[in-house]
Amino acid sequence: MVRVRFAPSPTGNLHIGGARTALFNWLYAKSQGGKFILRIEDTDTLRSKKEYLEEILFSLKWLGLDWDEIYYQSERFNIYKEYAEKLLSQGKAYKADKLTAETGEEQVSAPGEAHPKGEGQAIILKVLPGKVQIEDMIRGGIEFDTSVIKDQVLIKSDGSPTYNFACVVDDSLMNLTHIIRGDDHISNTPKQILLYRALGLAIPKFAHLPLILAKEGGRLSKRKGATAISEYRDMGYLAKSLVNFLMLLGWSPGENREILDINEAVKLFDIHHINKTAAILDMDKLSWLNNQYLKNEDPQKLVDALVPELAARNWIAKDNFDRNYLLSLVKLLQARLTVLSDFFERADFFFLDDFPVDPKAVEKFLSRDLSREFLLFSERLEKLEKFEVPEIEETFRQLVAELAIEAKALIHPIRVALTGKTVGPGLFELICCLGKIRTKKRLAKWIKKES
RNA sequence: GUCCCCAUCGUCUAGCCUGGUCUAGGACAAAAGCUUUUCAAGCUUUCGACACCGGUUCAAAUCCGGUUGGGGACGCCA
Repeated sequence: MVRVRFAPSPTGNLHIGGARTALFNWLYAKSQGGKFILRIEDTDTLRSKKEYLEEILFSLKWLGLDWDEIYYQSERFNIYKEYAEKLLSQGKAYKADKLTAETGEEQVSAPGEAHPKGEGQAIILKVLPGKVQIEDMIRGGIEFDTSVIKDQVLIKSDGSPTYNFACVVDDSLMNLTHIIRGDDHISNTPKQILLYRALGLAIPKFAHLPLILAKEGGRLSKRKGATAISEYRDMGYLAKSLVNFLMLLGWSPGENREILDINEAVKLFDIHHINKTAAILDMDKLSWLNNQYLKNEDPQKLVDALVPELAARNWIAKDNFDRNYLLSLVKLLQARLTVLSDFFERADFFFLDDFPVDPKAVEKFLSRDLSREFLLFSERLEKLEKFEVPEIEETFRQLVAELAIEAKALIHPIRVALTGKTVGPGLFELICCLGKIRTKKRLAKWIKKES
């Protein structure tokens, strides 16, 4: 049975690279009918934070990457110690003072000299000369000479295990069959294989994923754009577009497919078809994907997602709002949104009477006096018994025909008067949603009173 | 510096393993057009790549070597 894991360290939020690693592990597990295990690498007690842990778990769930088992390394220190002691007793490892190791000097501490408070001796693996071969599922054979590998610290002087050691002990104890992780771990792999050998443990299969690079080149970092999954969530990207986007980084479902959900991906996923080349994050494509999903998303769900923020802005009352109204707005705008949060600036006039007005738009379309036209249109709208799109449009078309002017000569000014913007949904849909009263009120502002 | 990895349009990629079907396919972006009431969406079209040099072969994007370029790792961090 295939068992894979994602092993984040709670010293930061879940970032793009980690999420993609988790996704590929998850896809591999599901496609093989195996298990996806989560292991929290919280051995660095100083840097590990509970908020990070919570954020990571939340983000994984949000992306739909559920796990079958979860472990915490901080609860397993005694196990690592035990394995290290075993190597010690077999003469494969030795003890050393921190100072000794750092200075590289043989033995300077005088007999009986006390170690720093709370500090014991580290346990270190002897690295013997030789070769290490890796058979990587993605890259093929990789060979290292152990001369480039220093003796490996297993247990630090404070008693905590090092990353590589805890990793090997756990990967083995948790019966992991495949280790799928980022390229940046390639140089850890020979070190870990040495540990498997020393401990006499079975070596799992390895697959090293290509890294995700920043647009400017080099590693993704805070300075080079958003890295945390939470940032994308906050920006209004949907989990499914992020998942879709991430799976396309280094892997292709074939047949020129671009849009597919995680369940389809499970069916098509083949780890051998992951490519070796590092990929650069293309925000434009993410945005395109998000728009694709947004316009096909169930409007009811989008309303649900919008309500908290709308309430926070005081645009609606939290417990008492017109859901159907919101629904009609969502339907009107969803195909025009890159991220869900675009809704707020595009729909502000639907909620506020004192909405922001683009001065350039006014300059361009409302500098001429349109009192007569606005008044006529307003009066005719008033008379409409059925205030629906076809009737509104009919009314409007009739008016411009009578006035012998082009439709757009009036459409644009009216849009600006009603929304404060030059861009937006079709005018008649917009008027319909806005309602008779508000439409008239906003037109009236631009009608000069004859005295 | 040492070691390791990688190399197809600006970007993500298909093809590469199993040479010929590749005058290299798709998507994003860009440009143009259609539609039209602006924007978005949609549809159509255009632009655009096998890093370089050598070798193997009747034949190389595909196999081999080198060069260059990019990336990663060298912690008692993970």
